[in-house]
Formats: sequence, C-alpha cells, structure tokens
Amino acid sequence: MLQFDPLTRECLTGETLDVTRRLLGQRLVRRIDGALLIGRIVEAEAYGGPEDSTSHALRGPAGRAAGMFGPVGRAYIYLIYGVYSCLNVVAHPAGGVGAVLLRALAPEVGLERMRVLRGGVVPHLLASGPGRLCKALSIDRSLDGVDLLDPDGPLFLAAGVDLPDEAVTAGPRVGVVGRPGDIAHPWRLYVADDPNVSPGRRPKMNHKDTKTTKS
DNA sequence: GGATCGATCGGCT
DNA sequence: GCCGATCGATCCG
Repeated sequence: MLQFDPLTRECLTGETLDVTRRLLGQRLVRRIDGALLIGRIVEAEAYGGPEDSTSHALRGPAGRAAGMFGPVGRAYIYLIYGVYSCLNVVAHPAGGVGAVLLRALAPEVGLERMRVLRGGVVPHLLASGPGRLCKALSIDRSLDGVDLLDPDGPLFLAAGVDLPDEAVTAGPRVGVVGRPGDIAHPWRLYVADDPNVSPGRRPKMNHKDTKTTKS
C-alpha cells in the first residue's frame, strides 16, 4: 500500500495566487473501487472573492460557489455547459474567499483506467483541461465538498515535486468573462514545457471586442 | 493545424 | 429564458 504525504491546511491558507503556485507539482489522488488514479498538477488558475469579477464568488456566499467562502482544503466542484465537471481547491487567507481551478494533470498512476474513462486518447490528452481532468479521474459533483486533505478519502492532495520558478509560466485565465482588468490578470500558472498542459483555448476576441457592454 | 458549432444543465436575470 | 472557469466532431486549408 502506498503511503501519501497529504498537504496541510496551512499550505492552502494564504493568497490564492500563492497557493496556486504551491499546488503546481503536487499530486491529486483519486481512490476508486480500491484502485488509485494519480496525476501531478501542471496547470491551475486562481479565482478570488467578490472583488474578482471573473469569480463564481461574485454572487455571494448564498450562491452556487458557497464552498469558496468555506474552509480551506475542500473541493468545490461545479458543472459547466451542462456537460463537464470542474474541480477547484478552496484556498484563501484566513477568513477570506477564493479557490484554485485545477486545469491539467500529468498522469502518473492508473493510465489504463483513465484511458477507459476518457475514451482511448493519447496519454498527454487524458487530463489536459478542467473537464478532461475530471472525466479521467471520474470526478463529478457527488464529490463536491470533500476534504482534499484527508488521505483516506476518495479524493485528496498529496506532496509531489517542488518546481523551480523557471519552470513556471503565468498567463491570463482561460475562457473567463469579467472586467477587462480582471480578465487580464496573469493568474493561470502552468509548467511551460509539459505536454499535458491544456491548449488554453479561449473565445475568439480581437482587441476591439474588449468592451463589456453588449449590444 | 486552426476555426466553428452543438451538446445539455443549473443558477441566475 | 439566457448563458457559462468546456470538449470533441467536423470542416477547411
């Protein structure tokens, strides 16, 4: 039986962007039917509280993102486009609001099972996007709110490798809508040379289109 | 390789 | 009703 070094609550307590940086290189472990599916985090995005106009927390603690206001280290999982699940790690300063969207993993353990779940794609596409990641690890909203610091649970974070700053690149977050200043924040962090990083697809937008008012 | 488009659900306006 | 923190099939070059 493998031993895991779970992440600590203080590791996830702090400015959400700092926690995002810390999460790169760490492992996400899924326990399912006695099997283990494991990947190293290679891409993630920081989302803040109501002051971040791109954040689900915008609607306040009674909204769908209530989990972002709650204790650090829990999972916040939502359904996007009625089709795909997305996994966030709740992370913020004490008494704050925020979460980290996990966008891509480098699969390490359980590749066969992941391929079945994903439908036979090549390894570097297994978890190269937030929806793909959840599908590869069989994550959906039934896991919303689970404690990601519990190494006996169905889904948790474990220590991986520490990455040097040179390996980490920052860029604008993918697919978000909000105030131009917030959209421009380079709060997507990823391992530059890793083939598992998502394409970073984004709605087509030319620079004249940046006004937020519609028609 | 890159652009376009439909799928499909929940929580808002 | 509307529209997303997306993906993959399909079409074009």
